[in-house]
Amino acid sequence: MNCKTTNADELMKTRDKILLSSLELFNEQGERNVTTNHIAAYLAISPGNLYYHFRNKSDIIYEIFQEYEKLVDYYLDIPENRPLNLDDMTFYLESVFDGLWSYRFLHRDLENLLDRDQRLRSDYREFTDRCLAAISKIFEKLAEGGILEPQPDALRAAMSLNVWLIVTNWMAFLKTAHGEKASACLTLHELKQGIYQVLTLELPYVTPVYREQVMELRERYRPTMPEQEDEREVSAG
Amino acid sequence: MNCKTTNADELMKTRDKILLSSLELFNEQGERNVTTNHIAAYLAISPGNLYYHFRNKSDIIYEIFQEYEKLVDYYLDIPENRPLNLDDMTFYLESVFDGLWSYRFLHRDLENLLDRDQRLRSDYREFTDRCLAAISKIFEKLAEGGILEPQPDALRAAMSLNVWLIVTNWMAFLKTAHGEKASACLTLHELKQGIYQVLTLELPYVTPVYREQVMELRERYRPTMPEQEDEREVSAG
DNA sequence: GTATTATTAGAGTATATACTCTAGGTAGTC
DNA sequence: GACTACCTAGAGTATATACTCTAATAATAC
Repeated sequence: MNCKTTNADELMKTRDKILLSSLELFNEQGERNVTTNHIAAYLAISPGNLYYHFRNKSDIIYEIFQEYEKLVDYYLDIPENRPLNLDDMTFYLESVFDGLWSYRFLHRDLENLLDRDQRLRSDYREFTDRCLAAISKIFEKLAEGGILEPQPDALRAAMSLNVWLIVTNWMAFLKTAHGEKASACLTLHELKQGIYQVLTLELPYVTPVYREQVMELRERYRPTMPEQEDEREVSAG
Repeated sequence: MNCKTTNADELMKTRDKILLSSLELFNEQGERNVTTNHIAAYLAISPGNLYYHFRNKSDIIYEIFQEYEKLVDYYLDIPENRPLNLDDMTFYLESVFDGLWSYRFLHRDLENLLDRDQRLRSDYREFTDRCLAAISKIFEKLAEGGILEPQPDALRAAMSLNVWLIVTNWMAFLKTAHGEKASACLTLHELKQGIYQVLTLELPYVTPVYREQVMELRERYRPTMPEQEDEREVSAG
């Protein structure tokens, strides 16, 4: 019930249904484990039908990636004319993790996706650059807002990269840290504990004035370790 | 010349040759792209021969993982009876990234590996726990040595997790950030720039006495952005 | 030397996967 | 009611992949 949503509305065009179902299946089972035949079967259409709408599997993935790109670019459009406050920061963090969740298959086995599709590789590269620039700008504008201590450019760049690494790989970590069972089921709530990790990173740079507030915000995302799974043997203290 | 080593010594037992060549091929091409037939062909032995020595591909991977585990456990054996100094820290960082390099295929598409092999999943989980504990202990002992400010347990745990995320995913980032070409060729030198990122993370916690030295150490690993590839169009600034 | 065990070759197989091809249906237009 | 553009079905294919089976060869023990 947790890991399933309904879609494939009767009113939707086949092409859109393919995109939507592909995303859903990719997210749940991993791109590697979802074949074009699976997608067709899931939609109860023929493989030929699927290939009428898309030249190949890569094209489906590429189109989904472009949606993702658009979404994140939209979220990370930083206002130029004013400093940022804590609400802004919360919004950025929440939005980014929401996007990550909706398109989570992309960050699983990304390397193989990029190896198979050069368009995707160069697009993703530029996407990364844009995101890093956005993160850096957020830091800058948070400093303007008196929330973070101002930092030299080089340090800010390195910090932004660390944030990027944590954000994009938190999901993968959760999957590997997850119990003995299949890694299919994971909740958005768990994913957002990544925000705790990002705020941990920022903590030393928060100005004394805002320390309390940021600590409180961070606390809201603290991982709740005990009994979040129904049945789990205690394996490590 | 950079991405190739010779092995498959004539004196070596077939079983060991299989392990060694598998590791080499996995590292260079990714586990997904290397079949048991490839491994056999590479060694100029028959598939039957390979399957005489290993029940299946998973067993090969599992055994390689156990080597990796042993190596890292050996590196991360923290002395109980004394604080740590800067040389210790350098050693740990260098060693961990060396290990990461030698077994780099493991951290590519790890999720799929874990999904396919339950032994690996639970072993890896415990391995992660041990590493996180080791990182935390290193921080503790660096504080004892007066290099880092002492920190409350909870913060140290979160910081350790951030270090783990950066260390284990730095390679993947480099691969995705790499130019238009195939991601096969990547150097140990580039990988070690991950140390710069880890030290960036620790920087705010370094005591004033050691700040200079740590900054210098960090500088040694600073990424050298311009012209490290033969021909590369300038795409961003 | 012969029996036994360890090792190897190499053809072969079951299954899967991405994708193709032909033929046919539907909807709108004149 | 024929023409056209769009859409769909479904059988089929080339290739790959993990793995098996049988038989032969080398090594070792007695």
